[in-house]
Amino acid sequence: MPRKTYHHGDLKNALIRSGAKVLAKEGVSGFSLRKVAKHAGVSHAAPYAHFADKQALIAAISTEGFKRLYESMDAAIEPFADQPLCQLVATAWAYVQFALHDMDQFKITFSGALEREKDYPAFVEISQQAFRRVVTVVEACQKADILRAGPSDLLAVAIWGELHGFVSLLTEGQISHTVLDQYSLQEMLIFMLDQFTLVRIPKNILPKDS
Amino acid sequence: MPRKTYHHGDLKNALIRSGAKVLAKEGVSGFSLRKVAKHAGVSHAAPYAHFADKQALIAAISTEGFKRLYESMDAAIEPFADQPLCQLVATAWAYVQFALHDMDQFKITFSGALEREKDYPAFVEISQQAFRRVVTVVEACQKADILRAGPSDLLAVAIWGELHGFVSLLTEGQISHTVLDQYSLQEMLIFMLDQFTLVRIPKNILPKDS
DNA sequence: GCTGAATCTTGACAGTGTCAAGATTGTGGC
DNA sequence: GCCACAATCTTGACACTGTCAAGATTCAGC
Repeated sequence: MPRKTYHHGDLKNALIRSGAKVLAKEGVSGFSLRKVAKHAGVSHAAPYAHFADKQALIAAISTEGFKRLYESMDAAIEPFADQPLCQLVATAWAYVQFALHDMDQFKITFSGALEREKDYPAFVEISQQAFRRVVTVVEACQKADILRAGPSDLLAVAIWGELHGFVSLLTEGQISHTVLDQYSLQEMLIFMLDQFTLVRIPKNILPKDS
Repeated sequence: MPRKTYHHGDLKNALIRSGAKVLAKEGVSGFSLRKVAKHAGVSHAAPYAHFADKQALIAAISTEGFKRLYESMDAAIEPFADQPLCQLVATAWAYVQFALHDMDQFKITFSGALEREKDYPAFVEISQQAFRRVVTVVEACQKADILRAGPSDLLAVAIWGELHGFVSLLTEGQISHTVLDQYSLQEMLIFMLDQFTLVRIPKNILPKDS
């Protein structure tokens, strides 16, 4: 179905959306600008009015994903001022929820599809912002004797990396059935976080359903 | 320089080596079968005698990387029979050393360049073998009350993920100078592992130099 | 309503993955 | 030693890709 107007109107964002779909369906190796352009209903060179090259579009898609992740982490923390442990658990829960519910976007964002990240300031900015958010929570927990003293950035990346490994195992179906039958997602997550905390995390700190 | 013989003799392994070099130099997006073939001194379609397609060559390169990682982890564990804590630290140290010294291969192996991993049994086999090796060490530590009780595969992926995040931070130069000036690599690693262990890890458990 | 800028299309080019056909060489059986 | 067959490698072709240049169309400010 050809467009009515010569100008698209919102092609930039349409390309980001179409690009995310193509990337999710075809994978990084099957991803092409021409497919994205066709999916958005424009000619094959139209994207060059909005993106310098293919990597720039991938950067925009990844940046969008990181922004959504940051916002959901931020929203999860917000209700728990002065409750560092709740903040920690809520942040982790938001991360896991994002990975499981927005799985395509999550995979794209962390797939390594974006190369030379440093060339894309918006991506660097939002990724550092998200990381700093975790560092802040970690430092609050350290002050409250919930996490051990020590370099907060190391501790933050430890927790982040742990969660990332966890959701990778989950989404690839690599967790043994004996574990899956015995524990809920919430219980597994609390087990993961409980490794770090100096106090034991209450089992009912998370809502039963997602 | 053209070869003397029509047959190469060991083209398959030569392509794996050339491929790793091209992948390290050009990145995933700049990686092409034709460049690899040229680098190995053969015609552009010669690789198809040894690999079904581009992904199959990438799979072979990634598999080779995982094999090297597994072997160095295995060699690190070997001297410490019945010393679970030493095994844990040595495994982690081997992982970090591999990431820092064999950086190109490490990046390729974990870059996500290989898609649909499940289609490549050799890769699945060696990656699971490496993971099971960590699980074994974790279970030994649990028996010795060095790590908490609980699902050993979750604990293994927690530690693996933590280490992965750690080396990512290291190789991207994202660790603050205040931390870098204050702690050695060994001390940072022990800090990371110390989060998980029920006993404090002796500072001198690792050799001073790499 | 005129003009320059923004947006989009068309056409072209070198590079790409992949396959088919053919050339060259190794290998097992006699 | 020789023959047939399989393995290996080259050449040539095809559709598809990223990217750029030139032109068409529309928008925005005066």
